[in-house]
Amino acid sequence: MPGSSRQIATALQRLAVFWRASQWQVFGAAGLNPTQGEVLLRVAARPERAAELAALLGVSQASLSDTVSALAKKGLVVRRPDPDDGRARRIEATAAGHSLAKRIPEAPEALFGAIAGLGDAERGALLRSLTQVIRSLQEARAIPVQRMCVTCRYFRPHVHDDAAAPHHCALVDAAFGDAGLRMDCGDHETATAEQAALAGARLLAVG
Amino acid sequence: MPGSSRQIATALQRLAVFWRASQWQVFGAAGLNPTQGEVLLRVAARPERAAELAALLGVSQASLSDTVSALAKKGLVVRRPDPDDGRARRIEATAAGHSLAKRIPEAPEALFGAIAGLGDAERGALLRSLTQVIRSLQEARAIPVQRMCVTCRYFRPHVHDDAAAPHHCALVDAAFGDAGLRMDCGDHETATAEQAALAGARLLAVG
DNA sequence: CCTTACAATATAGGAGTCCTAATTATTTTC
DNA sequence: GAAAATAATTAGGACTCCTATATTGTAAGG
Repeated sequence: MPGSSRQIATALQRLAVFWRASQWQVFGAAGLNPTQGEVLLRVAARPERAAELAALLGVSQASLSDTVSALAKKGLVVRRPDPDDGRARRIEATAAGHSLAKRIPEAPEALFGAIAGLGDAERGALLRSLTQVIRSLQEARAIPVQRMCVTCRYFRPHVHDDAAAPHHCALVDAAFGDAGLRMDCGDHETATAEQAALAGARLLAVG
Repeated sequence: MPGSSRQIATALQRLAVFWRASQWQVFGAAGLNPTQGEVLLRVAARPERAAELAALLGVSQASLSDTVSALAKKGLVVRRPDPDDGRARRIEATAAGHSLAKRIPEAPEALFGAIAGLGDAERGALLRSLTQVIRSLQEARAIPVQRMCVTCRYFRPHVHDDAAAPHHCALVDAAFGDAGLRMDCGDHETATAEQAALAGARLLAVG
C-alpha cells in the first residue's frame, strides 16, 4: 500500500516534468515561456486578480507581478483597476493577447493521444480518482480550491441508478457520468466544507 | 470523450503545478531549489551522466550543466570522468550530498495523504492507468523511456488467474498485482519496442 | 474623524534556471 | 586517418522566482 502510493507519486512526478517540458514547446512557438503562457491563457478565458493567478499557478505574488509586467511589455495584457476594490487590479488580455491565446493549444497533443488510448471506462475511473486526489489536496490546504464539480454546491454524486450517468448537476438539472466530471467549470459555486466532504465521500464510496 | 480527456489533462496540470510548488517548500528547507533538489536525489540514488539527467528532468543539457555547477559549488556533488566514455562525465553525490539527500522526502506529504485516501482497488487502477499514459508518451517519443515494468523485458502482464496478483516478474520470478507496478525499478532492462507494445496492450485489455 | 491594523500590489536586489549557439574533447564511421 | 557524430561545457541573455520592503487602499475602533 505505501508501495503503490509511492509509485503513483512517481508517476505524477513524471507527468509533471513532461507537462513543464511540453510547455516550453507549446508556448515557445508563440514567443512565450511556460509561466507567461499559463497566465495569458488564464486571463484570456476570464480576467483575474493578481492574487488569484498567483495561487492558481503556485508562485509568489511578486513572481506573478514580474510575469504580468513581461506580458504587458509585449502588449498582450493590461492591468486595470478593479471596480470592487481600489487596492486590487484586474489582469485582462488585450486584443493581441486574445488572438494569440486562441492559437495556443491548452494541452500537449501527445498527452491527448495517450489519454485517448485508454478505454472509456478506464478514462472515467481515472478522472474520478484524480478528482478525489485533488479534492483531498484542497482539503489539506495544499492547493487552492479549483472550480470543480466535487467542490460545487450544485453537484449530486451517485443519485441516479443509471451506471453510465449516476451524477447530477442541480444547476443545469442534468445527469452525467464520471467522464463528465469537470475540473474547471465556469458556473462553479463553492460548496460549504461539509457539503464538499460529503460529496467526496459519496463519490469515492460507490465503486 | 474528448471532454473527459480535456478534464484529465487539466487535472494533471493542476497536479503538476502543485508538485512544482511543493518542491519549493520541500527542497527550500534544504537550501535548494526544485531543479537542484531533483538532481541531487537522482544522483544520490545512483550516479548518472549529464545527458541522462537532462532527459529525465526534461531540460536542455546546458541547463543541467548550470545546475550541476551550482550543486558542485555547494559541495554536494562532483563530476567524475566516466570510465566507459572519455567524453562523458558521471555526476556523483559527495558524502555531504548523500547525507542531505537522506533528509529530503521524495514526495510531498500531502500527496501521500491524498493518495492514501483512495481505496486499495482504486489505487491499483489509478497506477495502472497512469502507467499506460506514460508508456504511450514514451512510445510517441514525448518523454524518455523510464525504468518501469511495462517497458521491461521481464514483465509478464496478466498471466495468472489470481485477480489480486495477475502479473509476473520473470527476473525475481514472482507474481504481483496492479499495486506492484513499478515506475522506477533498479533492475529494469529495456524490452524491444514490440515486446513493450504487446505488454502494454495486454495490460490495458484485461479489465 | 483619525489612527491603527490589514490587504492587494508593486518594486528592489539577487540567485539561479533555462534557452540557443558556439566550443572543446572524444568516439565512431567509412 | 579524415569526417561525422556525440558528450559535455561555456558564453550571453531573458526572465522566473525568491524574500523583504514600500505604496496604496480598505476596514475597524475609539
